[in-house]
Amino acid sequence: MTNTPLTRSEAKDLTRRRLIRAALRILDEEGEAGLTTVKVAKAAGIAQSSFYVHFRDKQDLLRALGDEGGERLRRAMREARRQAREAPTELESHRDTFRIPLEAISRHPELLRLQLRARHDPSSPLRDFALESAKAYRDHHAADLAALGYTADNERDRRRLEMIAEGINAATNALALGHLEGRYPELEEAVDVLVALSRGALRWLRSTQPGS
Amino acid sequence: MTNTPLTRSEAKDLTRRRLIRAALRILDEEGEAGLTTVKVAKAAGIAQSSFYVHFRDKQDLLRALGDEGGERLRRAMREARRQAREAPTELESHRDTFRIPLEAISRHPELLRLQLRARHDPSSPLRDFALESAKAYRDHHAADLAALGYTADNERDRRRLEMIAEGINAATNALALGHLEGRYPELEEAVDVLVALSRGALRWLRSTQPGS
DNA sequence: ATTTTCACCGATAGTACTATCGGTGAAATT
DNA sequence: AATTTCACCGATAGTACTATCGGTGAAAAT
Repeated sequence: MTNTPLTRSEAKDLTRRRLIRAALRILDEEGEAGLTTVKVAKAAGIAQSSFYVHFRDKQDLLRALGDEGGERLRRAMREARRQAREAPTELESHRDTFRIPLEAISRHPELLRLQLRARHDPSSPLRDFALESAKAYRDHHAADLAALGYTADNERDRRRLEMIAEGINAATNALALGHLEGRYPELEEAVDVLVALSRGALRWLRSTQPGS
Repeated sequence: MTNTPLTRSEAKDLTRRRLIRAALRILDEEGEAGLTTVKVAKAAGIAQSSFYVHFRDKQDLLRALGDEGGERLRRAMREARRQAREAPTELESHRDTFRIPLEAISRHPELLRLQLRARHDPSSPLRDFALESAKAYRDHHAADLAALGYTADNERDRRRLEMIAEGINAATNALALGHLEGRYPELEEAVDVLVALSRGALRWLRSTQPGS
């Protein structure tokens, strides 16, 4: 086992990370109403007052959580792109495009839940994080669809593509959460559904696009 | 103008409805964190302590809000079905199936926002209402899809239909909210997208179904 | 006309949480 | 070795909210 010859700043950083971890867990398990400095500090093993050594106030903690969430999100998206590019066939690449987000959500659903909750809560300090994340997901899916063979070169088509991306994104989230709730045991079936939905949309896009 | 020759019970009922209205507005504008007996009572024009004449406690108010929301929801769905049945052509009926929910959400988005928020908040007393509503929407969309020419007669197909319904439902919500946020000015374009998505799904269902 | 009911009021006890303060000891610096 | 820094502590002031209580006047019942 590792001993603990930590410098003071290392120890402080560790405590800070413990606080963030604890906050994310409490947020997921009890919601924003349950997130108090008392609980977070206790869960991280320090006194409530010591919370303020690491964060100026509760708002500051939530800001840090937003940063942390955004960071994890960007990492996950980079990784998703990398994997999809490595797929052997085009069909597999297409399926990967949908499977990877589904798996990512299933592995760590707490960030999505946090985002969905904060997004519709006008009082949440995490609202900006939620809106940013939503936009990032939307753009990600739009880029995926574009990679599947459709490029928008005018205002109308760009908006259509964005709408389809937003719809597919929402469907992806819904199916992933349904999977977690046990309603859809097979993730592969969810991939089938998403492929089918997107096929319809892409067909429509091509049919209203003159060339190509 | 109307004078006020109200009996005592009429006056009490009026106050109760004022409280519920005020609570829904505050919930939509400030989220659950902002919903306090002080604000609700003040907005309804009575003293904070008088709140308890109408509700046993705050929980009781939220239960009433859930009931109210469920009631409005059922009314809206009945109305939606009625309208879709009256559509002249099949294509129009198909489009109505998607347009009507979009319009309903656009007119009164607060109930959807309330539902989406509560659904992912484990601490929310409205969680049951949210889960019930979500199921109702899912079933509603599944019935719509079935009406568009597909019937499921085994476990696998039923689950597929439900997954498609859930996906379409999520996409509908996302597009309606995007419309309200000003990103998709034309609701008719959202209808186009939903029709396209559903076409893909229905085509897939038919292709994997032997008969019909 | 008299009595009862009850929707509403102001005051307030109780509870939960936020944020600040001075103190402490061990690590870091000198 | 002496001094400084600082992460952490316990105590507590301040704040916001919930829920209860006894009192009041007008409507309803008698």
